[in-house]
Parts: sequence; C-alpha cells; structure tokens
Amino acid sequence: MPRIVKSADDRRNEILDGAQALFFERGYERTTVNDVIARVGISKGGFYHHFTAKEDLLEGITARLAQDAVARVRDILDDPGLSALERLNGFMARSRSMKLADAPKFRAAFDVVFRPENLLLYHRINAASIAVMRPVLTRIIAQGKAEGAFTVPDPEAAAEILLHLNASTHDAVARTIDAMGTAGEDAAIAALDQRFQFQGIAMDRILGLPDGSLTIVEPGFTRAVMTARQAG
Amino acid sequence: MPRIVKSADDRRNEILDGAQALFFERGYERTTVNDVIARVGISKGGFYHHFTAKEDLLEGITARLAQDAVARVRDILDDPGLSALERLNGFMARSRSMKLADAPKFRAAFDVVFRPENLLLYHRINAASIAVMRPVLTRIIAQGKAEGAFTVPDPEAAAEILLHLNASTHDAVARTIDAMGTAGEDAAIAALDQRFQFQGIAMDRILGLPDGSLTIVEPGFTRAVMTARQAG
DNA sequence: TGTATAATGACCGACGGTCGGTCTTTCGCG
DNA sequence: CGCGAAAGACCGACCGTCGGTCATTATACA
Repeated sequence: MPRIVKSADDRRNEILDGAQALFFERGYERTTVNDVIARVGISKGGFYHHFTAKEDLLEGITARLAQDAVARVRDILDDPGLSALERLNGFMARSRSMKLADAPKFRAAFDVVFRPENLLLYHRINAASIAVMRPVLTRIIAQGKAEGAFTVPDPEAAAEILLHLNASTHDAVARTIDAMGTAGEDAAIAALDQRFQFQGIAMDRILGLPDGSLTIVEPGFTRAVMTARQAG
Repeated sequence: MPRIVKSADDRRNEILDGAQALFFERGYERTTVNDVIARVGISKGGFYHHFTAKEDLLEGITARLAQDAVARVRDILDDPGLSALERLNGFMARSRSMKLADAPKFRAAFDVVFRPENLLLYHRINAASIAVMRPVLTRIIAQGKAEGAFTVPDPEAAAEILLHLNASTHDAVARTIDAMGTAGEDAAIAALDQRFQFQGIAMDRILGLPDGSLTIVEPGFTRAVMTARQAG
C-alpha cells in the first residue's frame, strides 16, 4: 500500500466523513473500525494515530454536526434588531429550511438513526446538539425575559428543557417511519404533524407565551421531509 | 460442576437479578456475560438458553423495573375518588416516598447510571419507564381534560412530553453528582432542587395549570436522596 | 544559499486478547 | 424415555496495540 501523507486536520476530517457516512448507513454498532479504514483508505495504525478509540468517532461526528448547525444560524443569533421571539422563530425557520434543502439526505439518515438498535447514536447526536445550542438558546431566553416577553425563572434551565423536548418525539417519528409505504402512511404523517404542533404549544407555554407564538412546523413540512427520497 | 435445575421463570429472574446488580455497579458495557454467569452461578449455555443475547438483559431488566414501579402506584391510579390533579400529585408523591425508602440504593445506582459511558443504560431505563407509564399518564390527563382542569389538545402526546421531561434533568443530575464531596456540594444540590421546581412549573404549564399546581419535589427531598449513603 | 542531518509525526499492518455467541453433550425430572 | 435445562469447550468478530517505516520540516554547517 502506498503511503499518502496529509495534514492531521485533513485526515481527521476525512476519517470523520467516512465514519459519518457509514454510521448513517448502517448505524454505529454495525460499523467496524475496519469498515471505516477501508472506506477512507487508511491503515489501522493510521486510524488510531488520530483517534484513541472507536467511541471517539461518535464524539467527533456529533460535535461537528452540531457546530455546523449552529454556524448556519449565526447571523440570526447575532442580528441586533430582533426581539427574542423573532429570533427564536427565525432560528427555527432557518433550521427547517436547512432540513428541506437536504431533505433526501436527512430522510435517509432518519431511516437508520431512528431504528431501535441505534438509540445510542440518536441520543449522542441529540446530546451534542444540546451542548452546542444550550448557551445560544439561553441567551435568547434571557433576552426575552429581559424584554418582559418570556416568563421563566431560569433561562438556562428553560433552554435545557426546550431542547430536550425534541427527544420526546423520537418514538412518534420512529412510528411514522415504520408506517411509511403502508396504508396508514398519510394518517401517520398527519399524526406526527399534530405532534409537532403540540410540541410548539408546549414550548410556548413553558416560556409563558400565548399558544401559537412559536412555529415548529409549517404546513406541509412534515410530509415534505418524510416523503423525501434519496437520489440515486 | 453439579447441575442445578430450576424452573425457567425462577432462573430467568435470578439471571436478571444478577445482571441488574452488576449493571448498577459497573454499567452495561463494562459487564460481560461471563461476569453475569459467574455471579449467578450458571454456565454459558444455561444463560443463552434463557436469553438470546446480552442485549436482552437490558430489555428484561428495564421492563421489570418499570413494571415494578407502576405496580407500586396501582392503587392511586385506580382510586375512583380522585380528581386528575390529585391523582397526578398522589402518583408523584408515592414515587418520591419509594425513592426515599430506598434512597441509598437509588443513590448508589445513580453514581453509575449517570456516568457518560452509561448513557445507553440511562436511556433504556427511561424508555422502558415511558413505555409503561405512557398509557397510565394518558388516562390521568384524559380525565383532567374531561374535568376541564387540564387544557391540552392530545392527552397521549402530553403524556409523552411530560414523561420525557425527566430526561432533561440528566445533565443537571450528573453535574450534581460530580459536585458531591466538593466545596460546591451545597450549591449544586440547591441548584438541582431549583431545576426540579422549574420542571414542575413546566409540567403545570404544559397541562394548562397554574404554576405550582404540581409538586415534583418537597423541601429537602433532593438533598435527602443525593446525600444518602449505601450501608455496608 | 545549498545540502546533509536530525527530529517530528503521519502511517503501516500483523498480532493479541477480549468477549459475545454457538454447538455438542450430558443430566435430571416427570 | 422424551424433553427441556444446563454444562463448558470452542469459535470468530472486532477493538486496540506495538514495533517499526516513510515523508516532511527544521536546523546546522559549509
């Protein structure tokens, strides 16, 4: 095997790319380190030069995903002209459009990530996202509290709770994925959409806002994402 | 080795007992099947006669824990004289007293279950608990909605969300555990207690109740559980 | 300035050891 | 005697290690 040398950062990212693709194809447990190094075109030793354990891949991938996600909403977070409510809604709207733009990719990943045997992968992604988003959301909520718009005792705790609400839809999403392609598909999508609506109301209420202040999903969003198909 | 034959149910429970003890001592990943069979005093073949995989132990243990928990509140759930709010508060009060009664055991298990490497164990326990509690809580919320006391669009979704709120305290509990025995211990316990209070308010609001309607923790509960020490 | 030399660290791949799971055989109970 | 429970030797997949190699960069010296 010819030896190809690259900068540590480049190589590390290549490995993360390969591992991420495999994890979203087969899940974490069913992907072996040998799978990863075969895909990247690297040796066992090379791999362990950059990572101390297979587990590190999870850490690296989820951190990267979360940081990418927050980078894409940075301008909304930093816009000084927005009220807290506008910022929050703008943040969620942007997140939706990111998902829609890559809907087929997300959809394909969902198929794997929401399988029961990949519960760990799901929760790691969630935890990394929360870790990155918590300070961000805390600032927004603190702003809203200062404006007198939100009514919460502790912005940080509120942020943590709101972010964790996402995970409460895990089972509902999994059920909908299972129903895709069956006779109950339409009903399942409608039910999931309802579920998301309620999620928005729950968030409103936790922040002390009138029902309907926050928009989690727009009409058609749930169906669009759930029915998206991977090209090729 | 002398061969000891027992009924399948008895043996199965013995294995679950042994595995549960080990999981709460060392965590899931760090417990091997050989550890389990050594503790129970059984052979490899015997083990795989009762369980098809190590993973099955998680399933079995968490299901048993969840069912035990719900059995201990059955009378409150079935009491026809209670309003939904009384039932919910009674249910939570009972849960607290169960925890207090076995505080040292719970506390010792927390030390392990809240370690980052045992995230899967934590979430499996949580998921099993949710699976068992969801129908139960759904009925209570439906009752409250019928009484006009709770204001929610969908009792089942509300139940799912409320149950998932527990998981949102994972990090806060983990931080408190880390702070135990340090100078910040008192502050950490106080902060966690505040966090639980807010959790209660969040639940109130999701159900459309006035703040303070539900009692998640009584004064001193958090400290009592967190400072409990295992005998021996 | 050009070149030998040293140091760095990316990379290699055979190998070891652990651990989940299987298979054949044996035992005990009804 | 038949059937399920139990025993334990065995298997093989995988993670991680280890001694060593090769490309690249820094340094010293002519």
